[in-house]
Amino acid sequence: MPELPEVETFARILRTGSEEQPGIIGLSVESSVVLWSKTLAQPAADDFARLVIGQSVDAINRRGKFLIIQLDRHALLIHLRMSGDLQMVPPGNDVPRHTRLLLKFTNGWILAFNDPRKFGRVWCVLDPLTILSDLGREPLDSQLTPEIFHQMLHQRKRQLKPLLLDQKFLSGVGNIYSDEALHLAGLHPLRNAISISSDESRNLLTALQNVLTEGIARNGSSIDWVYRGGDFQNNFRVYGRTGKPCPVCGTPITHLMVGQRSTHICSACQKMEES
DNA sequence: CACGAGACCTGTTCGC
DNA sequence: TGCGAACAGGTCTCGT
Repeated sequence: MPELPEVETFARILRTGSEEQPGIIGLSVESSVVLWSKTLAQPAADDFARLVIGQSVDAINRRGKFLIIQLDRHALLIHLRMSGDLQMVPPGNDVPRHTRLLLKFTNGWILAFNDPRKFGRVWCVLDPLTILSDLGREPLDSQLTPEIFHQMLHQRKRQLKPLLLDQKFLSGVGNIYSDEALHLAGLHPLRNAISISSDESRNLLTALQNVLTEGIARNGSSIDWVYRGGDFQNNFRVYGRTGKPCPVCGTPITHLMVGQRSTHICSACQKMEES
């Protein structure tokens, strides 16, 4: 479900709250429960409650697709993978059906990690870098210049789309936003990264930044995201639009598999040859 | 190093 | 209508 814009949206809501829920900065953990032990990647589930109880939330950050909840001593790193969701449950209410881990704060609110497919993971560590150090650069980092990005691409002899999805190469881009960015840049997902010209890489970086920024501005996408205000899914150019007209030229959108991932392109706008 | 296949999981949609 | 197959926003590991 979540890529960079969705995780960023979670971070903002948890940080500042919304009309429906309080922010969690400053709240103190009263208790916690791990309902699916594999959700907790580190440490062992038995040790988790003892570690976090009594700590309060100092800050909320994001790195790639990781949400980082900084406590007094430890940091909670949360990766939602395919179906993870974070919800604030008001005092006295039941947690959602597929809650795998929860934190109850002293004000009675519960932060529930809901994850039907059980792919999501939570780490509780003293030093976040032990988990995050392999991540590639942030695509929205202003330090990431077109020149640097071109060099990064030119060093790799890989298909463009799987490279964009590689979190060691670039952090935060997932299946939806890579399809959207490649279409916006007019690049075929199977183009070899080493063949991408300086102009093309500049266009791709701009396209990535544009689709991610728009995703954040629209509070994320993701199909069932409407209930928390996200509506980017209504603005997809190609993702999930197989057979529908390309917004640029009207050619029906084509579906193909690239590296085992569902991929959507306009065969007229995105050619294999260098433009 | 690059790539494909399989694994991890459950819920929803698709096709006959 | 019913039922099994296919598919889903992500990542890891293994074999070639």
